[in-house]
Amino acid sequence: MAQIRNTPSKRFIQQALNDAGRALSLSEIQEATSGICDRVTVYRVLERLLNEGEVHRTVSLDGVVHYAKCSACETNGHTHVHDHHHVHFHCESCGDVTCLESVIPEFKLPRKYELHETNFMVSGLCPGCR
Amino acid sequence: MAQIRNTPSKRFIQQALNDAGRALSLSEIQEATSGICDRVTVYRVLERLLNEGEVHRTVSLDGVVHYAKCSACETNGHTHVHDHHHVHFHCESCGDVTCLESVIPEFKLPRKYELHETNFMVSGLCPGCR
DNA sequence: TGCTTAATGCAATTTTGTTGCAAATGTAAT
DNA sequence: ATTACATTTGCAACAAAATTGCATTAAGCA
Repeated sequence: MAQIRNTPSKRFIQQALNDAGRALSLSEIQEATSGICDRVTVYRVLERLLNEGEVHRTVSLDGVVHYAKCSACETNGHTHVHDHHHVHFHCESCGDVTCLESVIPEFKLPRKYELHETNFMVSGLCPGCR
Repeated sequence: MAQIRNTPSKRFIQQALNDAGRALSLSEIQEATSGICDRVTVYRVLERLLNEGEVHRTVSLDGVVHYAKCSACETNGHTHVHDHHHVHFHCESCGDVTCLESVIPEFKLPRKYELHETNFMVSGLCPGCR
């Protein structure tokens, strides 16, 4: 099996996601890493982090992809696998995307649908902007 | 105020969305209209249809944008404005995205968040694929 | 300290989305 | 029907975003 390596680029990006405390858009990450590593590397690191379950991905209605390391991940290391069925909030004013860890929507799929992943994105105005 | 025109490109795209009975990805629409109209026109027609409330847009976790004319729209013409807070299902096997009109998730945003739009996308296996 | 293989950088390419403008065309009024 | 006019379209050019191949670098284990 493939081994997982701890490289500077990876550390840097993970750190950035930690520090942000919110979901970062791909372009924000690109910006943060400019001078640190190549644009292509960012794509590849993020893909790896996804596969390793270190971050999750969410997409806002305008099609912008965001990556986040949720607080739940942070506190719980790696042993406890958990889903990311929580709501993400996209502020139309400041553009920030935040994980609302505690907001888990309830719904019932029709019989015979098998659920794997969810992407719940709601947009509007965040507390700071209204 | 701007008048709304009924052009061949527009009719064709609306028809395609009707016939599909599911959400079509942008590239599917591009493909369907190849030979009919220009790539740029597709972008513009879809934007107009969005503004006119004829279709809605949803984004799957892989970042692919889909457009759909929901059954609710279809039956109810234009008078009844309704939101699209329903769930969309993205099948990981066949790739189809369908509107689950009747599945409206329940959730409560923390106080002070103001909700405008939603994009609820769940992925897994559809009845046909499992 | 080496060895193996994952990870990176760079360049090239592809895909996707946008803009400006002249020509075409839908629609309402005549 | 014909006209008038604003909307819509196509085309070309451009800009932005994502992907791929390959040679080089370096992480981590023995």
